Amino acid sequence: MASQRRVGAETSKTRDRLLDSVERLMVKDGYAAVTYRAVAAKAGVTSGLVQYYFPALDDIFVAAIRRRSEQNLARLEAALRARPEQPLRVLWEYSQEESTAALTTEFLALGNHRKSIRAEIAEFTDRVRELQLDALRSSGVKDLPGLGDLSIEVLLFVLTGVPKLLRLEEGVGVSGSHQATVDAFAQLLDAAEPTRRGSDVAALPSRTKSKPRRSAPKR
Amino acid sequence: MASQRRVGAETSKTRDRLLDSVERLMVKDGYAAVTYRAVAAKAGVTSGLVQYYFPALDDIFVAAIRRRSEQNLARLEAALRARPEQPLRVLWEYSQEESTAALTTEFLALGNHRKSIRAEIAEFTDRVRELQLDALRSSGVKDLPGLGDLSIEVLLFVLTGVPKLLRLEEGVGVSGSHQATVDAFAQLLDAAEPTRRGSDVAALPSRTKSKPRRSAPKR
DNA sequence: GTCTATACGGCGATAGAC
DNA sequence: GTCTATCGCCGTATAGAC
Repeated sequence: MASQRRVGAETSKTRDRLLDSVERLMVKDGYAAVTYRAVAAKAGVTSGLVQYYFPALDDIFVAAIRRRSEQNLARLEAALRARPEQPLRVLWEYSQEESTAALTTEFLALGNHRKSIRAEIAEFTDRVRELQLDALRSSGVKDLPGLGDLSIEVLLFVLTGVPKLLRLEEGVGVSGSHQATVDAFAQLLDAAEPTRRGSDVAALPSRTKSKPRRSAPKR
Repeated sequence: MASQRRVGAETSKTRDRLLDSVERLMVKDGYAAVTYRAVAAKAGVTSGLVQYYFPALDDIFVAAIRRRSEQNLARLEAALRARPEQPLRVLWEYSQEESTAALTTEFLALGNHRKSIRAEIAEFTDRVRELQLDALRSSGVKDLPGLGDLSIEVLLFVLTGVPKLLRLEEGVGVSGSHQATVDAFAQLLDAAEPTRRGSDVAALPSRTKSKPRRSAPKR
């Protein structure tokens, strides 16, 4: 099935530089722009060398998503450790950043039909979800006041899902109802986990930035 | 820029059959599997003929998303008209079906880097959102009891966003917290818009099907 | 208006030379 | 570790037949 060719070591510095090029290509032009020749050109090597480290294109994507996933997981753990008194806010912000990279959408799309990438995403997502669930449970959070009587599990899904969806839609130019949604969750978070300076911490940093509205526009 | 070649009529039956093949290819193997040669083979014609109707690959995707979007919009309008007393339930179910096709994820991914497809998605999504917003407003719905004090706009975003996210994650094999989330929303909908037979109407029809639980598992 | 035949350069992937 | 040569498939363009 798979060929028996020699493969470059995972510790190689060249390999790491190649993965940097891969990420930049994916963010800028999508995963379809990741070709051996393009990666090679961007990193200043020949395409044969890229194939030495990644025998098939799938190997490039799996390596890229794994590296990025581990970074994300470490970032989440650090944030939870640094602000144990604000788990809800940490999860909200993490979910924004996680999907901001634009890489996430690309990986999602890739995972839709490539088994090897599906497996990576599934494993990482479930691990993150468990970690988040543990954080909420051990922090003693019972619910998000104002969001209703949702269980911790459902609260987590909504709290991390909403920012992901906002990013996904932004990626394709959809912005309807976004500002109202961001404002609403900022208010909920302010009420649940007060900060000195109010809602600005939870505001979306990018496109959705406009003069804040407190509620839906009057049509 | 674009070539001056002649292009087949949009009313052609052949064109429609080609788009059917395109959809089947996208669902089964992803948009990357949509090649002139593959579409032609599936429809039993020559690849030159596919090019006659769709001079560039982008034209295939734009035509496919437009056709599907119009069908979705019509389906939403019909459902809202048929069950004006249950707008929340209609929107929940519609959002499940809309993204079920697996086509949606493919289009999302395509839209991330192709301008022409971005435009199609953005326009259609905003139109659907406005239609849904109008439906909620004119139905007199003020909120979803149990979900808290969200404005209509935010309620809509969550109510339609959650099932979309569930489908997206299913597509890559993630299922953590899904059943609990489905159950929770089923309960909310039951309370807001009672039916004769309870929550089964809102249950996810596919993979997430398992013995129903009323709340999160005890770990 | 429909459809076919053919050609070109770029691609992923393989095998193997330096 | 690195690079070349090669193969078959790809999007696209063109010229022309019914």
